[in-house]
Amino acid sequence: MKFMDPNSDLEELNVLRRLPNVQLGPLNVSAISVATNIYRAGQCLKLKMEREKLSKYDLSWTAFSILYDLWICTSLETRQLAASSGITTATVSNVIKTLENKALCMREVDKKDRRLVNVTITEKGIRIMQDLYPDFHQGEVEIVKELSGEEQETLAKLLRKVIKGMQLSTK
Amino acid sequence: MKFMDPNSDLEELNVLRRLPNVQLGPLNVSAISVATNIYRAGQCLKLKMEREKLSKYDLSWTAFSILYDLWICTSLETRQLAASSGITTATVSNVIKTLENKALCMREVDKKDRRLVNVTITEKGIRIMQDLYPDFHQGEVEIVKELSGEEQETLAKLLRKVIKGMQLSTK
DNA sequence: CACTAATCATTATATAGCTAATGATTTGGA
DNA sequence: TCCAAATCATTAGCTATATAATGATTAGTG
Repeated sequence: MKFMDPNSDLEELNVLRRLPNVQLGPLNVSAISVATNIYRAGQCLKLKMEREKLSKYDLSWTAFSILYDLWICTSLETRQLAASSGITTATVSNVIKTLENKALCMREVDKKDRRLVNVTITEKGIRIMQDLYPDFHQGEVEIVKELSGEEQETLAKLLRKVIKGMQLSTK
Repeated sequence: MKFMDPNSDLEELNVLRRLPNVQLGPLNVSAISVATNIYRAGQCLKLKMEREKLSKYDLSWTAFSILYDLWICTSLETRQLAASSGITTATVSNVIKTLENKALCMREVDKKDRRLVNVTITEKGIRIMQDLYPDFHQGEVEIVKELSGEEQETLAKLLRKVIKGMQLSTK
């Protein structure tokens, strides 16, 4: 898979130049820019991490996200894992099944509320995260290397604002 | 699917608080914040648009992206569509097949280089985009409604910087 | 012309993830 | 106490997408 040629007709600024030709009403250009780049950035990040950091452990982005959550919290319920990763509980069931087959986590029915399933990271899962995380974090550092410390904080703050706005409107 | 409870143990700030307990070396906290929120923002955006704007036209996010590109440029090669959306040419083939079945676009082998396939939007495809786009753009405006004009431009600028950095490191 | 290497689209196959349906369990009245 | 409604995980079936293999075509070289 190749990324877009920076001189392509589909590069953001060229698209913005063509949009008025096909569209009638007034446009909020910076809103278009934000939307376009938010999704592209997310896809690039996922792709970069899967290629450079996760493939050698045979983990998908989603599987890593869930294992990461378990590493942080040791044990979590299915619905919590789903809410954190923005996927359905059905998808969590599948991913957990795969992780369980690799002995990276295990599931256990809650004793008080037998509808709940608690998922716990195994020793092997913890070892893998300890082995993997420094390299993964290095990837996080790489993607912001062009930004100053202040710019990094600004970017994170603005993204939180956007996310909060979307979550309110979607609920 | 539900979003995460803002008071969850997995909420960003709580995770950052727990990370030092499981990790050894020093961490770049703002890099973690940027990475976490870039992906979440992208997923929220996709989800919001599919639910609120695209489902009534029975278009997936990817299918919309491709139709949008065709709307802007009228006609494009398979590989260009792939590069723009960050997917493989094989995936484009499938999506185009679906769009062609709905008569929203048509494909044609290039006359000069018979390896290439040119995909062209149909009249019906153009009508759908003209019908859909104002509402889609309204969604783009909604997601930045909490941001000032200046903040919107800053966010777009910082995202472009991050994307450019990732594309260089991935090539 | 002929041969090779590169490029491209397609197909086959597998996985991730979704929605909807199901079954198990708990909760909250009546 | 008992029944209805709500909650939760899982399963089934589907779509989107990825990778790898294949076949077709072109470009380059001699």
